[in-house]
Amino acid sequence: MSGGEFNSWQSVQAEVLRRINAREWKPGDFIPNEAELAIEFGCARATVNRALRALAESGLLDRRRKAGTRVALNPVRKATLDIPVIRYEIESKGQTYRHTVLTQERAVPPSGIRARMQVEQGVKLIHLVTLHLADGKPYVFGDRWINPQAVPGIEAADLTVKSANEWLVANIPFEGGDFSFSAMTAGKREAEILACKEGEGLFVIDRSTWNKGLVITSVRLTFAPGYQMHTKI
Amino acid sequence: MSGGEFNSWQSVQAEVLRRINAREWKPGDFIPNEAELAIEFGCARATVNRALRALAESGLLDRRRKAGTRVALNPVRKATLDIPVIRYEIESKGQTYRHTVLTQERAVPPSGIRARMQVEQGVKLIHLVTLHLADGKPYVFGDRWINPQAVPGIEAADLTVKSANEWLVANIPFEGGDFSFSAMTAGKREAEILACKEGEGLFVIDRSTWNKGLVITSVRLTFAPGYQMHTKI
DNA sequence: TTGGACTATAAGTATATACATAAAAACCTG
DNA sequence: CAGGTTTTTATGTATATACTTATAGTCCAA
Repeated sequence: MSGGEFNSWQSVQAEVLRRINAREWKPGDFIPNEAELAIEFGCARATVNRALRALAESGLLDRRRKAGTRVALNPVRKATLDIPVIRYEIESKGQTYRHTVLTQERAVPPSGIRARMQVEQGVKLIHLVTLHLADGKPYVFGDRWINPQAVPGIEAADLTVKSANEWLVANIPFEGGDFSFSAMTAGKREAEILACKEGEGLFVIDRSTWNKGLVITSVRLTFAPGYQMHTKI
Repeated sequence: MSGGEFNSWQSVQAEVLRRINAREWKPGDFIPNEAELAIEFGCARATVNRALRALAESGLLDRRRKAGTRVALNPVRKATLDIPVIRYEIESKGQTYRHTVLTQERAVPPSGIRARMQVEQGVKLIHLVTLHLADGKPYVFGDRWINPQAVPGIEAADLTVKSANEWLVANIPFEGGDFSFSAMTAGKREAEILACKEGEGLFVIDRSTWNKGLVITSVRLTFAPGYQMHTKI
């Protein structure tokens, strides 16, 4: 009965993975419970738990109390991607980073931004358009709205020295964020700012960040042609 | 010294998060070691370990043996995103899903694909162009190369019934994948297939999947205009 | 001053035990 | 038999203890 020596949670995990891949345990199948596996593997139940929990977190197993553990039916695998800080991203490629503030103003936001940031009608926000350059060439530009009520001290900060993003991550804690990734077609404005042709496809990230129920900032990053975002499973 | 009662790893995690957000522990700071925190929180070291490990996995803490635990300097937060199975994605929006195979052939891949899939020069792969439709309208098209050596049984499968992606996830286990996200400009071919205008910006996902060192498949998904991919932290 | 050997330390892990909790399954009861 | 209650059970978690491992720091010698 004893299937060998499994004395680390990684080895247990590897064996479970092997059985899933070898289709000994097929998608949808219930697998033996923790206690049984612990006996079979000759280790403590906590060790099995650690291995199975990790696999469940990565989406490969479904676990429910009392019901048991089954191999996930639709292997919706999860990829983790690092949210880039633009300066690091550029500098890690060995390029020099520079950024310029194109415009800075207090203004009433358009309704789309207002809805996303959950502010009252007529409230003025800080509106900031910045361009980030790699080796002097346009890399990405950011169209950002900041809620000054959620960000004490922003009025006094000089955002031409440190970019708004860096100032915010360094000074304002946040709980979470929404991201969306999409593509757009370069119009006249984008073509001018990014020094590309009108009509080119551009990669776009929209991000909102919040803390304590207040939306701190909402930004649209429009990247110059050729940008790629990578990740692995 | 005892800071209160923390008798679950979640409560410990919440307290640590609070201190980070309140800047009691600033980015770059070392925090007390597990043993000290366990005493302060009045719980076992394993409980502190569980809480800190989870925070480290989400990128908020940096931990190294012997060195200790510090608040991450650049809060490169990690977002997890679900890799969509197109049919589910479409059906979960209440739309009807359909897909058609535009072309299917055995062919020698172009050098870019050959390099990415690590196959010898001159080897023929399966090349498959498919269109996925939501409510009858073009949603995304896939230009896919499959290495038949890595996929026993693919020759016999009828990929017009089940899409290649679904056939693969159902039949071939995989260890990992590379993803990249980018934007492109619709050319004549894309405009025709996706029924959009030439020159529109399109969202693109390139994905390779491998198992046991063999690249199974490499696919480029080109989405119709308007597609967005969402995620949260 | 450098470079290798040693040591101390903090995280990492394994284990037995105990109890908590969610929820499926069995058991009522009208 | 429907609907609610109890029991059972698999996962989830906490804890004390012990040992492992990576590595920052220290020490020492060439």
